[in-house]
Amino acid sequence: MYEELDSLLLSQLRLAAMSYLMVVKEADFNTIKDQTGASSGNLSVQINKLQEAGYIEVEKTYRNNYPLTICKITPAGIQAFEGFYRHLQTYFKEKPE
Amino acid sequence: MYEELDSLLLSQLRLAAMSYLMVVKEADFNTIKDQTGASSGNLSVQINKLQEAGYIEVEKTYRNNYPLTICKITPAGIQAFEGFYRHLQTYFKEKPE
DNA sequence: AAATTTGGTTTATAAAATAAACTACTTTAC
DNA sequence: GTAAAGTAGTTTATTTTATAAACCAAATTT
Repeated sequence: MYEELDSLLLSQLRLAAMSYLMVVKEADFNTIKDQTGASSGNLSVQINKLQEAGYIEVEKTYRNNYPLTICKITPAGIQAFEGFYRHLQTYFKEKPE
Repeated sequence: MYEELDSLLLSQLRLAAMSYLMVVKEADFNTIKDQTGASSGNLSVQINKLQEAGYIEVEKTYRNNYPLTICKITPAGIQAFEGFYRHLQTYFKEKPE
């Protein structure tokens, strides 16, 4: 059977953001924006969803007088991402059932 | 960079249906329904979308006096599914750019 | 001091997923 | 033979999302 896919990660932008954070562990808003090619508005919304789900931790500070939003992946986020990958495998292995 | 994902396949039910058809090549409505665990209504809608996209071919016939809807994956569907898989890899290889 | 840039957030709109209701026909039970 | 239940779906309605557009606050540049 096909394993259920975490709908929070079944979204191009959220998946890309999480994929990037899986590697770098933490990054600021605009770096994630550049890496994913997202618009600010879209990224802002999706980051909030990932935070609400506990997949990332968001810290708002300042750097050179400008606001700086730092996102860190959490253990729950890592687990969710890895689970998503595992579940995805069930859709791509040949031979049904 | 993260490759763009075909939004038609970024859907649990459509991906599961396509994944199943990738293996069996063709199947009737209720077999796909059973294999994916979908509701009839949802599957009906999603099958129409896959057909409109040219990813599957739908043939409506009868078997034992009952309507029978047969879905076959098309070359375009196979290509889309394989492309989706390739693009997905870019989200799961370690090391960002 | 007006215009522009930075770093975002909020609101509005369009598209999608899903559930619920419905259609059409067949079979079974009375 | 007709009422009830089952098969095989489709259509419509509702909720949820994704995305774009508009906005905000402060800092910088001209």
